[in-house]
Amino acid sequence: MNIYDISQKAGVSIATVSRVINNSSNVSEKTKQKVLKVMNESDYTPNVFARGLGKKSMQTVGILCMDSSDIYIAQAVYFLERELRARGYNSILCCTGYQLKDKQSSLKLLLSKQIDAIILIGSSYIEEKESDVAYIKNAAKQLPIILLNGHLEGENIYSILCDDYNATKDAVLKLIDNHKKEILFLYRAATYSGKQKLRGYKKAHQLRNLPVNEDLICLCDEEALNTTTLFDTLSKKGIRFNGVMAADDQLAIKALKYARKQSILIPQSLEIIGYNNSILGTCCEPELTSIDNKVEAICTTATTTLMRVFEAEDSTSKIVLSSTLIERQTTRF
Amino acid sequence: MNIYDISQKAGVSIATVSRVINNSSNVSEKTKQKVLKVMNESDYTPNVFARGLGKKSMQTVGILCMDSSDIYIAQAVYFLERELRARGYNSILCCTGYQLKDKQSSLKLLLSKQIDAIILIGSSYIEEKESDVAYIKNAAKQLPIILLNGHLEGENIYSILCDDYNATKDAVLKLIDNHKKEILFLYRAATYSGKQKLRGYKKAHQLRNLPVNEDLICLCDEEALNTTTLFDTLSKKGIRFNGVMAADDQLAIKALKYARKQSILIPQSLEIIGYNNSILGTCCEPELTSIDNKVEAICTTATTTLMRVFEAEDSTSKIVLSSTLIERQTTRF
DNA sequence: TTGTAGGCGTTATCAC
DNA sequence: GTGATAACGCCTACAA
Repeated sequence: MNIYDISQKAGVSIATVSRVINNSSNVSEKTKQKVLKVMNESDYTPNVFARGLGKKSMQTVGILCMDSSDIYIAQAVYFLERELRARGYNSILCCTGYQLKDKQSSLKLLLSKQIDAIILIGSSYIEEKESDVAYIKNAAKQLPIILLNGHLEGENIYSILCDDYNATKDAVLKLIDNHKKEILFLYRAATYSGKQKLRGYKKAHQLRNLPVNEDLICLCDEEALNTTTLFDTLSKKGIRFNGVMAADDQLAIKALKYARKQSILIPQSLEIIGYNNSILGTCCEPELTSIDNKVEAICTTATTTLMRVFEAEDSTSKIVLSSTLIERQTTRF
Repeated sequence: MNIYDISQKAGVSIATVSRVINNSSNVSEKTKQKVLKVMNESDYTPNVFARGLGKKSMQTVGILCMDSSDIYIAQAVYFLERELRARGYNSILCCTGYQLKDKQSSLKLLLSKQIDAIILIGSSYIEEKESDVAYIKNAAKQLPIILLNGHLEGENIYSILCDDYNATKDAVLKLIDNHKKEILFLYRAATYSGKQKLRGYKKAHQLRNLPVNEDLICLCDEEALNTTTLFDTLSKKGIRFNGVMAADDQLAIKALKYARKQSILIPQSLEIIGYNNSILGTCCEPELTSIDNKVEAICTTATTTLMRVFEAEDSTSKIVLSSTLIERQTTRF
């Protein structure tokens, strides 16, 4: 069933059918209805390939992420797909893993698929070294790149992110002002957002004229998470803390579990703040206070931005949303 | 940069270049190398559209699910995408929501994209009424359909699932034999797997000559989950239980939280078993005993099955994997 | 308003 | 082993 079949059945030329398909203006209402009728009856759908060949677009955007099973990323993927599909775009998902090489090759693969844009989820795509993000800037020469939770300057690159710096700063200030001055900062990687959060953490200390104790800043790798090594080490070193600011809820819960095991009272003797406001925070006990970084809003903003880019309208290259602190039971402000 | 450019640079015809691209046999090693060299130097990638037009395949499979942000589904999506990509296939994600109408239209949309197969995640696609699954059977006329965690008889339909019936039966037997004879069964919807689990629950009772108390079988809608209504109602009715078998971890955690609030000792006075062995189970306290239904194994099996179907090899139309009980702190067997 | 014809970049079928 | 050339199904000037 192709455009020729339809044109024959409807007694018009393929050009007219094509015009109806793309609801081009220059078709008389009568012919249009006639063609539409035949199309519906024949259960016809245009062939995407042929379409793409001519238009050089397949109405598809690529979604790149490290690991779509990560709770936060899974949500982002969900919202993005929903928004994109609502606008007639398909989503090709591609998980790259955490290795730079794999990220690069995945991106290259996607580029060859003639998709219309690429959305990168997660600030981990923004590497330290300028040369390590070159592949992203290069890709931007071919199609628009949308960055979620990360920022990169460049032509045809658009960043949508949450104000992690201020959110963390404000949260830590709250802890400090609540007489919790030894605050453990837990984060997983020195990603763009990880660094923003750390900056916020430090800024809060500075604002209150408190020194930053580097021992309290912990970069947690997978190993540290699976065992309780991290906290044991701290404890052995004699490092005490009465507050925890974690870069994600999972880290916060590790701290919480450790504290419970040590019979430390929460929130009286220890206050904990997580990040992402994920479902995990409502599973633990006491339930976790967490910073909500607005995944859904980020995703809808990203999509509208992208549509604007497609329509060649002016678009801000960096949009920053602000987060909210969701207070539950691990803090008492 | 297209096949003509390459053929010119290499001094051969486009047919030869095409043969090299698809590494067809009838090309001399010398010419092959020559062409490959030019291809690499020119950073050329074949146009997928043109390719699809000819081959009628775009090396892409559609992944349909209700909600990719659901923890379990998110994992499945992740594993599927990984396996498919490893075999050179792209994944188009499409979340359908829970309405039958939306499922149908999403499927139809996907069908029109000339993809090579469709994978349906979640047994909720298997509706009660025969007429409500007709759209799936119809789709199977066009391309192979893989069902994850659900089963449907039909030409060109392949089901990969876990043995929820036996897993639940065995788990409930353990509870019963552990002197927990009033077992609450919590489930979310009468999906295929939901019903299997319920069957297992009942069978266990039958095996131990225990009556099934229908009051203890609770279908939990969203509302019941958000409030504590469910448990309060039970309590008001004077319905007691000392065991909980939940169809997913989230439900189990609801029960757990309720019990904790009531100061019911776990696992002494109440034993709880969840389902899916999700990360949630390790966030709560005490940590949740849960049935691991092998998402990863299901996904890899699904992918290998699909590849076999593509190669027109014989393939089992129903593969059942067995699950494992992961014992943590909400039970003491 | 409608139709004709050429082009998009491949693959596949012939010849040679 | 290699090279023309006709599909593939659609879009879009250009012509009528």
